[in-house]
Amino acid sequence: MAMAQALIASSANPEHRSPGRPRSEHARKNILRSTLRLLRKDGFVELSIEAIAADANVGKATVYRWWPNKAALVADAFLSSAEADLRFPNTGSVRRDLSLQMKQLVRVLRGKRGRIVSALIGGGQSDASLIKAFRERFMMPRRHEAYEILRRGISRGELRASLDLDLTLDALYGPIYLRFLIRHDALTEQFACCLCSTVMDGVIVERQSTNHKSACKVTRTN
Amino acid sequence: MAMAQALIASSANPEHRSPGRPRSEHARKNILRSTLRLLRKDGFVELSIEAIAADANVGKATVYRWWPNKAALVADAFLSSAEADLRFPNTGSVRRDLSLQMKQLVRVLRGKRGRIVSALIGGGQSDASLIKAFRERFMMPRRHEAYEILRRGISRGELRASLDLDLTLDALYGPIYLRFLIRHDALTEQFACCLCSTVMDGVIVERQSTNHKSACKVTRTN
DNA sequence: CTAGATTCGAAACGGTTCGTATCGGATTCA
DNA sequence: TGAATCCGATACGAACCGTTTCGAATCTAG
Repeated sequence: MAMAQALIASSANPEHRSPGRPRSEHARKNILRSTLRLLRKDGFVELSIEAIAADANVGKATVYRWWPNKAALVADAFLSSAEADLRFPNTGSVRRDLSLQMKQLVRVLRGKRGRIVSALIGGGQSDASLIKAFRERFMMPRRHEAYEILRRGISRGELRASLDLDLTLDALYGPIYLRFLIRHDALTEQFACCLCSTVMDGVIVERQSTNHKSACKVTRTN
Repeated sequence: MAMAQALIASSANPEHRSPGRPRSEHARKNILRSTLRLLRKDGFVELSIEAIAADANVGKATVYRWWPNKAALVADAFLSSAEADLRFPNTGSVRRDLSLQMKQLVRVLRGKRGRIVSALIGGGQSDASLIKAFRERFMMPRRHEAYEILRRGISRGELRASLDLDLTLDALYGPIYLRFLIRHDALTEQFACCLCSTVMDGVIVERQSTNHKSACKVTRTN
């Protein structure tokens, strides 16, 4: 990546031009777009440079001029892709703020973007650069918003000051990703809502909750 | 899979022999073993039938006689693989029972078996038969043990009777799998322990816990 | 024992894809 | 104008896929 960026800097930056024909930004954008399209359609395993080059109407050598291999191209395509705005309103209730964000995550994962995320995490088990791209571009932006929500909750006295924020976020978001990747059970906004409540309130009986009557009463036997 | 099993039945079952040379159980076992070995070493993406056949000292045609493609072979190898005994002692405390099981899951995922699980889930984003094998062979056996723990907790009055058991298990185990697959943070037994406590006790302030002083006081700012 | 059926591993086959090289044309700059 | 670099198209050798062929091996039935 660092090398690809250095190459971009040396050829696309007007102040540091190499002495020949400049690289085509048009070709680059086509390649990135085709990569995401085919990644979504075929997944990482079946994705091929040949197909990307054909879809983007470029030569294979052009692809290899910019990126050393498939994983690097996919990671760059993902890092370059647009991400919807992640800001959420401050409703004044951490419970409601988190619930909103978690529900939005479910919606995203269930859509087109979700198929790319799945391919990225799947391929990321073989190539760490893909997982890194996922963290940087998808996970951490969401997580930073959620940190703000948690901190507001702590300063408003809603949440315990001693909370491990990372662990708390894992507890809130981990199950959503689990259902998304493993598909052992339905991934719905209702699930996100109930999950939020359950993690907020805990599961043990000494809990004396008076104003958060859980709507999650369904007990299923597998 | 059903086809492969039908083939096995017709050639290895002494009562229903096809009229010629029997298939070699020795070759089959070698193939399954090589598959797991190479899957652990190279991951699903890089795994090749050529390499498996060479490692197992069999012909490629032998591999294709038993299994239609790579994914089917990997799924079968995983389903056929030994799994350590999953029984846990009933300590009388659901908190301790769950904590023990969660810590054991962390240990397994951090070991050799974990690398296979990672490859399986990764490949499973492309081919659903791998995810299915993972659920059947790894996830559900653990989950069924955990259901027992939860039910004991409910009948002992430790846990709320209205709990959604599936959601609760997702909350307990989802974060472990998340850290395992995404690697955004450390996956330790201490994490499993604190996670268990946090999910048990909840995160909101009205929690009046007297005898479960959380050992999870570390608040990290990212 | 022989004949027929099935499986074995080795080898070969045509096709696809990888990563690289070559080429003529295109695009820059000095 | 010449040099340098990039473009897409094409070709190349290697690796692998999934399939086929072959002689040998292993079974059963007559």
